Amino acid sequence: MWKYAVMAMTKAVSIRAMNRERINEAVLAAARDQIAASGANSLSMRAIARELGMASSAIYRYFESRDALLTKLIIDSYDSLGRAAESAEARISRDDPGGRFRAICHAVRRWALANRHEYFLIYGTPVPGYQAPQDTVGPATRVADLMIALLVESDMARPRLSQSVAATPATAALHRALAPIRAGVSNEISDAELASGLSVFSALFGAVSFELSGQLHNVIKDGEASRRAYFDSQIDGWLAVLSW
Amino acid sequence: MWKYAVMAMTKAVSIRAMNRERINEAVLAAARDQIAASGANSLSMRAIARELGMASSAIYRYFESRDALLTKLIIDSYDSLGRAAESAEARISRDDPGGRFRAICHAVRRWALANRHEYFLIYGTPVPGYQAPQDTVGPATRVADLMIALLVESDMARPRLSQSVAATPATAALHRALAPIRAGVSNEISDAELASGLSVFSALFGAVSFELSGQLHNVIKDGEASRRAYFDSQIDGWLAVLSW
DNA sequence: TGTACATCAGTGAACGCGCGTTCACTGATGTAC
DNA sequence: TGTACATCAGTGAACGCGCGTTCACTGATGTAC
Repeated sequence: MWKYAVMAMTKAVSIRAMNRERINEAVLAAARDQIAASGANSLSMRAIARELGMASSAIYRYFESRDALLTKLIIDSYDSLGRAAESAEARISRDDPGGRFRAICHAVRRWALANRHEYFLIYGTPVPGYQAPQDTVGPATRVADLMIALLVESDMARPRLSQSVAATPATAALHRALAPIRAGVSNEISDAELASGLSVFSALFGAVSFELSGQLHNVIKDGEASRRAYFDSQIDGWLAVLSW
Repeated sequence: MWKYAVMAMTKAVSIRAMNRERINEAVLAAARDQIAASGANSLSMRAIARELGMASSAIYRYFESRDALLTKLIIDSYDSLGRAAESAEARISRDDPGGRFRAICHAVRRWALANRHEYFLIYGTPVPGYQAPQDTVGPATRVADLMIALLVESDMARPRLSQSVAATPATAALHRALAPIRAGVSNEISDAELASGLSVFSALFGAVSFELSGQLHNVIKDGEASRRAYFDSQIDGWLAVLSW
């Protein structure tokens, strides 16, 4: 009985499996193209099928429904952003937390500029009626996890600065509010530090969203040079808040 | 010839004009209800007509197109948010800039929570293909104008703090980047102050967007008490950046 | 004040379009023995 | 190795829906004289 070995071999080369894989990718690629061209809410199963030259019903062999496809795309976008941030951060010397933070910020911005619609897919207006399933939470927190690791690590490496925001005593209400995230974060980090870390995190996405949605029009000069200079000055501010 | 007087009088009571006004309001109200229920991109002319018991074509006597209606709704939303912020700010003693800033922040958050979908209409994912016309820029800057006024006013009232972010010298690139907004802001405000004011401004909207789009799930405890405590701690951070 | 005409709000049918999803089906690939 | 059966990818027609916008029209309101 070399049953298992044969099964495994067969599967590994199976024409069906290979085609399936290839076409699955093609569906996703077409979907991403569509999102890049006109945003997530005009994503259409029929348009994807048209693009691939298939019957519109064929897509349903690959994704159970439009929502299932959307979920996969959301997960992929979070992963793509997470990967970009991680690899940018990894390139910086471990003992330069400020530099690592900068790298993350720039990676997020760069990725967002290069993938506007994917960015809005994950950080834009929630799609009404769409409830993100559990599978999205892991990929969704990759950037946050990076930041938290950085916060913890650099906190342990340096003496507490007494005049920094981090040392401000937190209210009991804030302490309670932080309970959920606290579950995954070392107690070395004070409530105030954790809260301001989070706040900086949301400020980063606020800044990127502002730029991408045109709120800087007539405010900051158009063009990458100016936009980047302003973004850099924002990073300086965040670094100061974190007292790195 | 009392022609003009008569025309004016007639117009003032004109049944047609009154009806027109009433129905115009009804169309807008129905549109806002629809947005509140399911967001801006499912706003439909036909659904509004249905709601009002009119023929679907009748709406076109009031708004030239869906885009025109959307524009009006966007303007109204900006105005509604602006009014909320202004009146909250006006209630605080003039010589308490920190309090005035707090009031603005809370007003923005309160308005956004009470009008989620309207908030996303103006600060959410840009509608692809929709180009905001010139009429939206005035209302769009009401909150920003308040903040800038506050920045200018409180800057003039106090000595420059040397160790604050505000005193960090700005790069030439940042100076150039700020040119557009500079046109409307006193030179008393340094580049660094202006940039960090702006940054705080976008952080405010980042924080509100994060809360509204559920990014705080499993991070900050659900419920107004906790959410508000966290928001308050964020305001503290922003105030520190502005050194108020 | 009364009459003739102009303006305007609202109707209902139609155009032309796109969508998600289901279903019975064919023909190719894979599996068991 | 060859045969019988099971699985699966893809088809094309159909269901039932909703949308924005146009158009010729009717009847009410407003205006000029």
